Amino acid sequence: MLNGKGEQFRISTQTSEIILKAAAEYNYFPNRIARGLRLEKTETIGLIVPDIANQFFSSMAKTIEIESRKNGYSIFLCDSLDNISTEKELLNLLAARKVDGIILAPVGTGSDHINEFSKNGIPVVIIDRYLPDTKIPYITTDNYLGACQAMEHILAMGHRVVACIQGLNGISANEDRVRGYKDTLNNNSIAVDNSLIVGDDFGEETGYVQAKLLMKRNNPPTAIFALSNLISLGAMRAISESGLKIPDDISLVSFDDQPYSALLASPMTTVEQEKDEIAVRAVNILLERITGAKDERVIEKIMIKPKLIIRKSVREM
Amino acid sequence: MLNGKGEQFRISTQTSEIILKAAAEYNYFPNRIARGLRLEKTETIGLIVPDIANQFFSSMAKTIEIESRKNGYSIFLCDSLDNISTEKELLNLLAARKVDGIILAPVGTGSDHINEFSKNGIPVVIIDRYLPDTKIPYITTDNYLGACQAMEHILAMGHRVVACIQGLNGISANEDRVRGYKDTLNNNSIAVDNSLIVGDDFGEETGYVQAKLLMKRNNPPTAIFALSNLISLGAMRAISESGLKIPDDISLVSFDDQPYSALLASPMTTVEQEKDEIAVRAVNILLERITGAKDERVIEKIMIKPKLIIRKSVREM
DNA sequence: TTATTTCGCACAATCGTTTGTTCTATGACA
DNA sequence: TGTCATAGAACAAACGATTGTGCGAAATAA
Repeated sequence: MLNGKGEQFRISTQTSEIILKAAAEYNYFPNRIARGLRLEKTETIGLIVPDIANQFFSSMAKTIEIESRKNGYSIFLCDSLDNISTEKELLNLLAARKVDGIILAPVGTGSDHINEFSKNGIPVVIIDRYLPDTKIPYITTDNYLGACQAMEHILAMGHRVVACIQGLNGISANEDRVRGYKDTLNNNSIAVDNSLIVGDDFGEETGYVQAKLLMKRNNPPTAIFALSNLISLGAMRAISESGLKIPDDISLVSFDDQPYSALLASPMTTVEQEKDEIAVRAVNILLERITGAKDERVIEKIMIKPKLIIRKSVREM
Repeated sequence: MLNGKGEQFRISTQTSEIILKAAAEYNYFPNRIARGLRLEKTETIGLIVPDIANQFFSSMAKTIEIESRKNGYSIFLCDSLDNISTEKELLNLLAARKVDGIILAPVGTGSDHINEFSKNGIPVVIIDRYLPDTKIPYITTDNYLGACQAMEHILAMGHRVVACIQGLNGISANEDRVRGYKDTLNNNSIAVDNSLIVGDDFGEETGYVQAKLLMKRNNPPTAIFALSNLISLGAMRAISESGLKIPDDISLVSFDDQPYSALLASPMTTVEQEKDEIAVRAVNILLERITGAKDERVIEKIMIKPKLIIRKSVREM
């Protein structure tokens, strides 16, 4: 096998040149599997997202992949299908593959399996959502603030009956947004009507079904606050099917700005999340933990401010 | 290390039970790195796409990941950034990581580096585009047919000056679509005006810039055929900025149906590609090559029929 | 009871790289 | 000229799983 190693730590002036030439000539690349076995590090990061087909996650995946590659790491992509037992399997799979670290957008509300997992020594960084009682660093949008911004706008436009179609109950991103929704109503002296808070996951179907139900109410809301891009997509479909127009008949504000948001039938007012910043910082925090560059007792808990993009999907009452 | 292997080929009735219990108890998972080194297979597939943030590719990535995982394979996700030298690097990286196979949505027009690469024994399957003079299997949409369907519709609606904003020149997907555009014009006795064929990549910016230029022409087109979802997004932005309406002022048809296509200001008529089918079959063809289940002299060259979804973005003239 | 067969386990080699140790040869200094 | 220091190269061990080989014990048959 010759000694293609000489290149690095014992530079023998002549030999190294010969070696380098030969290496180039035969297109030699070190076997990273063997390297991984010997070094007990694979320069590999596992990425688990609930739905890679969702633009929100695929945008972040892109940035994460690029930022990781810059640092010599490759990405194992895993889609948990928004299914908690799949997520558990994937964590074990990634552990068996000896990834150096994991970036996880967790699925469910329970954090036990993640806490348990993080004890095995593989660093984990959580994005998008956070787990309240863990020592796992996270980086998310300040969802509470985002919801407040959106609701302040809706109320400032004169709406008084505002529904909220929420995502998966119990997870931080959802709870913080709902809390922002409620607090803003209260701060504006509007009683919270819990029957106007509907929905139970972030998918398109939830938006569709719940919007239909909302519109059938005796006292339908004049505005809907959709807590994800897919929910608003479903709500738009329902509204469109009912022959109603946004914002003339009903107003809509969505979480997550999208490339097409400005180009919809009614350009959508959205809460934009800093996806790139979340992604880049998640990678960097993880790399710090992997390399041990930072005191691991410091648990980063970062919330990035979102930005309300006001377009034309909210009617002035 | 005990012998956790007994489980498989020499079942010692008592011992195996003990082992299995112990394995479960200590939460033992075989080290896949060591396994990979010994077996010279990693149960790993490399996936290279030009832009994972593009819904078209992220949808396929999702299906590819799920289908691969079903078969015990994990996915190395790589984004080539639509950059050919990045693509070359990624191929070498994946080779060094000893992936068992690669699914590649190639970037450029040249196929030399891919031909060269495929000689090293790692099976490659190409999606979305194909390389004319190679022995590499591919599976794509029948882009020619899709373009013909779209153009037939546009012409049937009475348009006579139809522009085409194309993507990356030279690659099969683009050339086939342009050929469909031209042939359909010819078949309908309309002379092809080459100055109406503009653009040079699949990005949003191309759509924006070229649509602006097209609208400034002395004899502007009454319809635009956009050869990708991003191009149509850019074109919509340009049209919207110009204060024009689709389809009243200008008609637009796009390749690639999107979740939001029906919900746009003007519900978009699109050519829908069977992304899931392409993804599933790509995985299966690759797995057949990896396992040697199929005669490798058979080079699959598969074109999936697209479907024209007629909505309301084309005006009847 | 002895011989033979078979079953099951222990042991060793292997994959390709890294890294620590040993060995040889060269050059310098006394 | 002899000794020592050191550079450079050869060698060996290790990472953890797989897999072939060899050996011991048990079981069956003579």
